[in-house]
Amino acid sequence: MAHSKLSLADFNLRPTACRTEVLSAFQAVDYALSQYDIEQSLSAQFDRVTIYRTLKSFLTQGLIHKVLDDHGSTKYALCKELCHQGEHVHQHDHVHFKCQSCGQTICLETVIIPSIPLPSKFIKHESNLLIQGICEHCNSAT
Amino acid sequence: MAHSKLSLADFNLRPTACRTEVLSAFQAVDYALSQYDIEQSLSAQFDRVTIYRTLKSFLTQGLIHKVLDDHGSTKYALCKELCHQGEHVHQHDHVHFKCQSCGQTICLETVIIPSIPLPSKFIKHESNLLIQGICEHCNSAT
DNA sequence: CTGTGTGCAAACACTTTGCAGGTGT
DNA sequence: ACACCTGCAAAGTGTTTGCACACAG
Repeated sequence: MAHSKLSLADFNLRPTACRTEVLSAFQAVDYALSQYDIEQSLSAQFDRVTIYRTLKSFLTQGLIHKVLDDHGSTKYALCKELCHQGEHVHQHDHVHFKCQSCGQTICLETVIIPSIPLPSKFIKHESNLLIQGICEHCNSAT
Repeated sequence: MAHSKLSLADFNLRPTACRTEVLSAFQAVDYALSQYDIEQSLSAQFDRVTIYRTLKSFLTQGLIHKVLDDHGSTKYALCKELCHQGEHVHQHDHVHFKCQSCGQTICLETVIIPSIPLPSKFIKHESNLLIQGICEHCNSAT
């Protein structure tokens, strides 16, 4: 699930060493990463704080989005092309699947959350569906 | 949305002052409460730690469940009768609605999460749908 | 050169743990 | 009487802030 030519410049982010590496880390995998995951996966050693700030600026610029995780640490994933279209249209109404075996959380881009009939007077802005279970890898492995 | 005659004894919990008050706090409202919410709503002053432990024992005994919230503090809500049926059947596949105006998170018991077709080899154990928007109160108020 | 990014130290918020004393059964 | 609850203090964990220096444009 490679992400094509995302460049920091396109998001008004100066291409520093840390940012480049963090972006690569996201592009290297197809699941959501926590601050800790990133800290581990970088070749160079960056300060914890710097990674936090990097994530924050990525968030602000719409390069990544927060992934709703099962009360664990906060995770982040790259936004897809869809998200960057339009002005303030930054939708993430897709499904996140957390594997209870390997702990990875992936975005199921292809699965769309069906429209749920809400009681009257409720207005929906955003919805997040977190499904927990066993992912395809772990299901095959065992 | 009153909760009928739930008693601590039924859940193998000694009826202490703190536990009684915390249970009442849950029964008094129809939305999910955080540790902080509870700390504020109690008439008597209990130690923060005691409330944490109270929540933990309530969780263990299946009196309450964690509510998936939008990356804020952890919230809890009373389990309904459904949850207590059966041996280890403790399902919470319902919808949580978080109001972005008042911040309250409520359980929409009546709304059922439709079955989502997952890619093959994925096994679903549990699902949580968090919908964010404006609740009926805030929608009426403004 | 100017503004932004980085590292370090410290502050912060939230939650858990250890221990002595108090309470329910 | 005994086990379990509670309060206080302290330790843990994850995240943010302040400040001086370093780097990109």
